[in-house]
Amino acid sequence: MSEVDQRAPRRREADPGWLQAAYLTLSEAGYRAGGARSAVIDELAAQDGCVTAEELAGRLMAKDRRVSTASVYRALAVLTELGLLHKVSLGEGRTRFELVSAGGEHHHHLVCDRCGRTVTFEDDDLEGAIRKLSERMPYEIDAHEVTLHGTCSACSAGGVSA
Amino acid sequence: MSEVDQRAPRRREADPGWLQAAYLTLSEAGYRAGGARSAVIDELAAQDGCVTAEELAGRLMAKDRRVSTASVYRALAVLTELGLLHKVSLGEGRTRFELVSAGGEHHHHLVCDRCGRTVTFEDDDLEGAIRKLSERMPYEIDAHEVTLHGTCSACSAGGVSA
DNA sequence: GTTCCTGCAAAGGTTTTGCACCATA
DNA sequence: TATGGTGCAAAACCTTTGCAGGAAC
Repeated sequence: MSEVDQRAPRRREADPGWLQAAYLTLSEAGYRAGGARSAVIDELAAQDGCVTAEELAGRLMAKDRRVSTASVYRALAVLTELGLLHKVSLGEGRTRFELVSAGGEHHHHLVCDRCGRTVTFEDDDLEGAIRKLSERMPYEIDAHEVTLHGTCSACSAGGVSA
Repeated sequence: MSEVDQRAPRRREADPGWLQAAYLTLSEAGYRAGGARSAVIDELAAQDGCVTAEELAGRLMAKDRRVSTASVYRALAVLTELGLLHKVSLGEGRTRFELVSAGGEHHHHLVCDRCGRTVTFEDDDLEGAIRKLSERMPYEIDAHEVTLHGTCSACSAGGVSA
């Protein structure tokens, strides 16, 4: 199909800092860097990180670096547990994973509900509002996620109803 | 298991306005009010609406008002399509549905990543930031979703690691 | 009476798990 | 070499769909 992987234009083509942090954190936690796990880490670092397990496996296969689905999920689970990845739910029925960069900066998502195209954005006012809000909450907040839903310009122009 | 349905204390015990709007909208759109669909609508109106299909079916079964899973999903799909419900993704691997109240006010979610307990909140500054932001976006924004992740006081006190 | 709704069962898609084999440290 | 990682296949989930019978209008 033609609608796979309509990611936004990449803001961060690669994140070598994350890559090194990932390997370091992993070994410090007593994990080994097996072939499948390393392949997943390398591929994640080479992308903006907002991918599904299936996309990741597909990209690796395209590079002749075949990794089983199970290993992709296992690698993603370990990285998430170590705080190197963050799960993102965009309401597509599957989970996306994105890099947690050392700097703490992050982005949010704008999804076209008609075609699924996704764009990322950042906004200081939004972050400020969330920061103030978090202080008043009864939970210790350590992450947040904002998703805007709408219709992209292509779909608006096309006029296809829903 | 004991960890099912740890919803937050309900802010809105019931929403008769939504109930009536639902039946009206449904009939205006040419839908009939069959037994299963009515049961789902009644149950949704009696709750805060932030439920999964499975929870809904379970609550109905507990009331001796058994509705098949397929019918629950079908009812939820129709109501969502008519704008009476809104899908919510809290990263649990399944979809939650919540009422879209006529007044247009809405809330967001605060999830405890350890136990799954969820609290809802509202914040004007947050809404303002999102409104301004939406105007600058390349998509026509018609909905948004904010999820805060953290650790609730019970889990913090318990000290159970992850 | 016609059309739509419902339940059952089967299928579809994503994610997890068991187990034997292989690679890393 | 010992332990942990990997692949395959099967299972577990959530959700959707086909179809025959029943209910609403």
